[in-house]
Amino acid sequence: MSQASPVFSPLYRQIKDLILRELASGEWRPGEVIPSEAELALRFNVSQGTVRKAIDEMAAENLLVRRQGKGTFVATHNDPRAFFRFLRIVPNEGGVAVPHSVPLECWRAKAGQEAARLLEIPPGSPIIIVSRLLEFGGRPVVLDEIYLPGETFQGMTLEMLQESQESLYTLFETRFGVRMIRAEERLRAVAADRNSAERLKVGEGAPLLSVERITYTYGDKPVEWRRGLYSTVSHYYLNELS
Amino acid sequence: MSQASPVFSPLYRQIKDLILRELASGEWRPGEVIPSEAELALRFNVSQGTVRKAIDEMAAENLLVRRQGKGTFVATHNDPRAFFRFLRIVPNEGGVAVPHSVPLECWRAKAGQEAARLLEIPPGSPIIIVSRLLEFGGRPVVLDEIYLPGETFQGMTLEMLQESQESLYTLFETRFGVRMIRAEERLRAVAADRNSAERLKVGEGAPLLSVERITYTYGDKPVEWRRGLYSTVSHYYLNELS
DNA sequence: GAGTGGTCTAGACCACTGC
DNA sequence: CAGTGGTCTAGACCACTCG
Repeated sequence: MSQASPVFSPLYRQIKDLILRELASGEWRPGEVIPSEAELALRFNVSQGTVRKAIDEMAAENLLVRRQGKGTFVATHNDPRAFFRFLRIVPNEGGVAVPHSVPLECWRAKAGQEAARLLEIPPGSPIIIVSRLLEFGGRPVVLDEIYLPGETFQGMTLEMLQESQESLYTLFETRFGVRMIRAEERLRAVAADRNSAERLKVGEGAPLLSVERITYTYGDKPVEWRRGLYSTVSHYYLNELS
Repeated sequence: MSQASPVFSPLYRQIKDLILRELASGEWRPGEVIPSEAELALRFNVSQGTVRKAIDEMAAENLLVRRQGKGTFVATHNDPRAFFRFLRIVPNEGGVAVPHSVPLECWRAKAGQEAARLLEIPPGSPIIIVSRLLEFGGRPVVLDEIYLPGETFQGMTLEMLQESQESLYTLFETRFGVRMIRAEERLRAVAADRNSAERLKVGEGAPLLSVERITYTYGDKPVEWRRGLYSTVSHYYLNELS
């Protein structure tokens, strides 16, 4: 017998996809409540338990946030609890220090081979490059160079970055409607070149932690590529494995 | 009114704790099946749905593994899918290469201040120190120094490590009844000293990725402290953020 | 008190495994 | 075929939030 296609998609996954579509379309925006479980159950014509299971999975993936008595909300980076979700740097001693972002430059360019491949855009498409410093307690710790697809981030300027009091990803959400949901980081140890040594106030050739990050939005679409150089003298990169 | 203690523990969490206790006590061993949901429901005198929710959480925490039609199993490191759960090193190009462990030394010592603090044992207690090299395709990539509480790992020898065909954590499970369930890694960039440069075949002073890991077993008890030096020339450390 | 998510139950049926 | 986990339902009640 010829094999039937083995796709069996449970109801709750189909519901999940429907909710996902609303999120991706921007119909329900970051920080907003989504309809109640009861209403979604009615709308989709399934039981509340099925809606519940769909939302459960999405909450586990940090796409939604449940708050008992209030409702279910679209996750946002503008939430203190979400702030360190993608930033794994921690001071050697002392509690959590809030970093301060210092935008250095913002310019336009055309995507080279590597940027094009990683951002999944045609080579030569417009991109925006941002460099900035992250300081903890006034001391430089991370030097970032950030590559963004020009089409998605049209209108980004250095002034915008400098004036913004929010985190970068919050800015992306509010000004460009782009929500970061997942990232991959590739870590290496490298020697500081002249420029980064100067910026990070370490000796030339000093060992730095190189962190390359590709960040994805809905539908596994890459929308950011960045390379950070971390000075790991008074801070370290913390990773919890489970 | 004086505040009542705000502990409200749902039934399924109490069930979870009961199951956890069985795991911690070694009653149900790694790789074995645990009783079926129906049987547990009977035994604990709750509905199957409640048992199910408890197991759901534990499966999400990699403590249990469900297999439809077969049963629910105690998670083990002796499972190909679990192999890279704690080892985040990946070759720059090419698929997954299986590493080869080369035990170098194994000796006994007394815990110093730092080891005692991290392993939560009294200073001066016996510890075992293992050093070993991890090779990919015959080339050295990781140099590990591993500190173990002597009491838990009594009888560990270099020969045992050399003869073992399994991964270190599999050996810990089968020979010492210790299952690793969670770890914290602290990453820094450092310069290679003479010894590690030689072992890893890089120049003295070359940048290396320093990975300090504390590994915990049931009950958040630390049972391993290790420091790895990673050569990130042809490999990198991959971290997925979500 | 009305509305939200959170827990618990009981039962029906489906998908997968192995004898 | 029996036994396992996986899905779906319907309904009751609890805990939390807010007006």
